[in-house]
Amino acid sequence: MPASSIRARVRAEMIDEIKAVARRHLASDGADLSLRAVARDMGMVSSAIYRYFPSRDDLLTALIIEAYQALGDAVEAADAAVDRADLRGRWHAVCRAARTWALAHPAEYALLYGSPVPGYAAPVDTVLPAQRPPLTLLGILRDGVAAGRITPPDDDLPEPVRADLAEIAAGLFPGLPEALLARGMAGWTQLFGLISFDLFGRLDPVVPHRDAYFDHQTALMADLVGLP
Amino acid sequence: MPASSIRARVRAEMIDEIKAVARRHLASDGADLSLRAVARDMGMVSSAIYRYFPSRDDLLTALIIEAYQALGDAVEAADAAVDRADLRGRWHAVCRAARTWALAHPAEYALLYGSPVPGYAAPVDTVLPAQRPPLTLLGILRDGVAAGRITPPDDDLPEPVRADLAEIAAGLFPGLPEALLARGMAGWTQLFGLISFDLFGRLDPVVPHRDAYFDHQTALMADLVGLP
DNA sequence: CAAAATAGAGAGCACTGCTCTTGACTCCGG
DNA sequence: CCGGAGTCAAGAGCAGTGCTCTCTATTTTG
Repeated sequence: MPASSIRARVRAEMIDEIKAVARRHLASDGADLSLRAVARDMGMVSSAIYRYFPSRDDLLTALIIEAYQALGDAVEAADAAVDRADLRGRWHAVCRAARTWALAHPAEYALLYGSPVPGYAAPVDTVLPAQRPPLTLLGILRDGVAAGRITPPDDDLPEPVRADLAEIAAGLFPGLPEALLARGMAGWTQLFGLISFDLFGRLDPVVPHRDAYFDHQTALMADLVGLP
Repeated sequence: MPASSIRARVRAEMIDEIKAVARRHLASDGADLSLRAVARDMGMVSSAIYRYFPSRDDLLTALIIEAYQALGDAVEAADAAVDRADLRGRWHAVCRAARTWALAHPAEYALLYGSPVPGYAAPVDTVLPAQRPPLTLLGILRDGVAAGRITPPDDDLPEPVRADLAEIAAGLFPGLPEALLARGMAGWTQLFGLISFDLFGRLDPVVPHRDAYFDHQTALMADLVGLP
């Protein structure tokens, strides 16, 4: 077995190195990752890469999953670092962590939340990691309701919307009122609109003080969801 | 002059046809537009295209500008079709028009609001057309304040944010209070987060009733900006 | 009517993802 | 311990890409 596992170990290291090099290329050259360039950087010929990843899309998928995990880690760590009772502080911490990670890894962020690559369909493996960030953000609301520190709004929801949200709540946030979930999703949506606008240069000409603007915008949504 | 203008006319028609074919390719094949494919569809050789567009990026820029104009037209028409005093009706009309246009032209929407193409920087010509949609949406707030039908919130803004917003208001929305502008931009941001999530498949598994969800989400932001 | 400008074709360069074959190396069971 | 099996990297090659350059018609213009 040790003989076999030394091969397996080398192979695993190889895969890790390919991913690392690919991530570096992603960061410097943008989203159009070139397999051949990665191979060149590793002193291999391009066809050798196919021993480890059956196609370029599979490499991209691996990078996407790792990026989701990295973002999820960053967001959850930020949340965990704040006193559980300080709901507003947690909200801001999560939002800021997401933006900070995005600014530090723009190409990977674009991979996750930018326009989908034409021929590429995200495989199922990405679904769970993709849920971690919103789970963390909306988990704050769940905690707030459970602690009686958020009074759920009494928005009247159209029946189909209420049903959809009830389904989501049942699966992911048991006990979270539908109307509050709706507001939370508005905050979640606005957060990624904000980050995208920021990252994709849409605020460049008009908003010089990006950090303060971001905080104020997320504070508006914190108000909307009723954080004390 | 007529002799010269017949050539100019043919040339203009040629440019239009190239753009039309390119738009068709964009719609069917996604964002990775191939010059050679466009040339093939027109019965030309690829190098002939370069008589009309100096590079692929210039073709893309032309398409982007036209797309902004089309979105701007759709949004402004939707706004104009509603009674000026019906602020909330106008808000919903504008939001729906933006989403409807995006759903009808997903590839062009991705070109405008998706991740930026790596080597490509949007030229200045795109700035003005790009401003039309947010101008329309936030114009509703300006009208509401002017008519005394919106009472501006008294959020306290950090000084740098207030200054940035004052600058924007001075240039584009004279008389619009900074705090209200901030909330309006939150609505604008959330709108495009919503559309992006919808279009890029992020809501696929969780929200079956997309239309109703969209209306409710934009209604939340209408509340936030204080529409009666 | 000749000169100048323009349109299109064709070849070619450097690049891409991907496949297939070929030769070398490592591992494992008899 | 040694021979078959599995694994790995290399190289050639295919079809595609954006783009440039040259050459030949055609049209416009002085």
